[in-house]
Amino acid sequence: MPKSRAGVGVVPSSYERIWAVVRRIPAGRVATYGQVARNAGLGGAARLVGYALHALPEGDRKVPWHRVLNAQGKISVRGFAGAEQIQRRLLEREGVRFDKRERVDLQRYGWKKG
DNA sequence: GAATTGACGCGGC
DNA sequence: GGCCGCGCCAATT
Repeated sequence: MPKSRAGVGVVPSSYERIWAVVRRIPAGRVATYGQVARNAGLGGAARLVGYALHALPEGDRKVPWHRVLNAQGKISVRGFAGAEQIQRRLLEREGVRFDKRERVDLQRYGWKKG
């Protein structure tokens, strides 16, 4: 099947691929944009991940976007500051702890294949 | 079709 | 440890 992407109605975009990776993130764990980008096969296109997540539908309950942080283990989210609070709360609810600087220990909560 | 932007990452200072 | 510049791919204007 060469370029026969006509299978399912196409591939709307690489977004779904990114979302698929984010969906694989287990609860209580967080992944960085770069990691998601790599797992999605986008290489170092970390920006795409953020762009794709921002394009998520409002009823995205299948995509734990709140488990995606930047390489600094911090919440980025632009546009809606309230999202930071929501994201942090969701993560804390899963057992992820934040330090005073609102940062997560990626070495401990970082998403690992195993 | 070109230029700009966008929830970033990494190396260097 | 923080700030600066360059690079990445895709979507939008």
